[in-house]
Amino acid sequence: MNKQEAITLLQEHGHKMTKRREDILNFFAQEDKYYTAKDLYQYMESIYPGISFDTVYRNLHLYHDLGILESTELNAEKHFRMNCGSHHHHHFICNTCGKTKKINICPMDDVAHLLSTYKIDGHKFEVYGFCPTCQPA
Amino acid sequence: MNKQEAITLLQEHGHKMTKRREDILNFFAQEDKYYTAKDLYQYMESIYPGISFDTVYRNLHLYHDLGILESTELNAEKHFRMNCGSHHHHHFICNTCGKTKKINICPMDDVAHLLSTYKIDGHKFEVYGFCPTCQPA
DNA sequence: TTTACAAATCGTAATCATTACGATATACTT
DNA sequence: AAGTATATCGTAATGATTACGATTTGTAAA
Repeated sequence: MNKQEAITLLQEHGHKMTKRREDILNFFAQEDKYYTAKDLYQYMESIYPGISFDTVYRNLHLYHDLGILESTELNAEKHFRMNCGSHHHHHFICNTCGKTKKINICPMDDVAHLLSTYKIDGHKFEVYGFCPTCQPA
Repeated sequence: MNKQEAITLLQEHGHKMTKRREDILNFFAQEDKYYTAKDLYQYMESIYPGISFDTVYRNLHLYHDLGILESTELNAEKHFRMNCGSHHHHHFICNTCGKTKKINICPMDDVAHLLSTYKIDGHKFEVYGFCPTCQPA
């Protein structure tokens, strides 16, 4: 998902395009990583002093509902990143810099048959550690 | 992990055995499922009216640190269950009743080679859905 | 079994992320 | 340019979790 696709998607769903919404997209377009609501809030605060929490959280939810952002829960805090692709995938997440690497293997392929009497509804698979540039000493 | 093993473990680490600590073990021994701190608090409150949050959370952390409990984060809330085995495993978790089923396959076996230049530190794999007795209509 | 003291608990306040909402401002249609 | 639904502001509320001084209690030693 890039900025232009996101703007189109917003407008197709009848949402207004505001300067704040555009800057939120700019924020997430920066890097391939998960950010917290606080990260975004601080960025937005630097551009729009006194911006409301409501604006930040409302738009995070909106973007997530539209599939512009994907989210995960990490250390008791929701994290968001630009949605990176149409087909199903998972992520490695660096403990230090937070950058991610896509993993194109899905464990459900091997696991589904173990749960044949269960109705499967969702799953979560994430790998944590240190990326090549953040190797610990 | 059963109640007696947990008590032994506590004492080996120089912790005191209290009535509250024993009842926390009774609580988790009930079922193979994840409970919230609130679930435990309500149970304890029924036995010890006015029990402190501190007692509940302090002991949850202690039990987790000792490996008596395992934990996961679900819907922005930490959940705890009795540790169910010495060897590495994952869980299916029922959306309705919360009961779990152990999954003895670990995706890291297939994924590690994709991340050879990364230092892997941890991972999370969980499957969600409905168990045989909680099938939706 | 009494004593002594470290550990556990209580009572309550603080913190942190997130949600809620009435009042006001703004993007977009006509 | 005006009208209206939507977006934002300002601020308070909520819910989970943590913090901490005062008090109580389990346990080891006398």
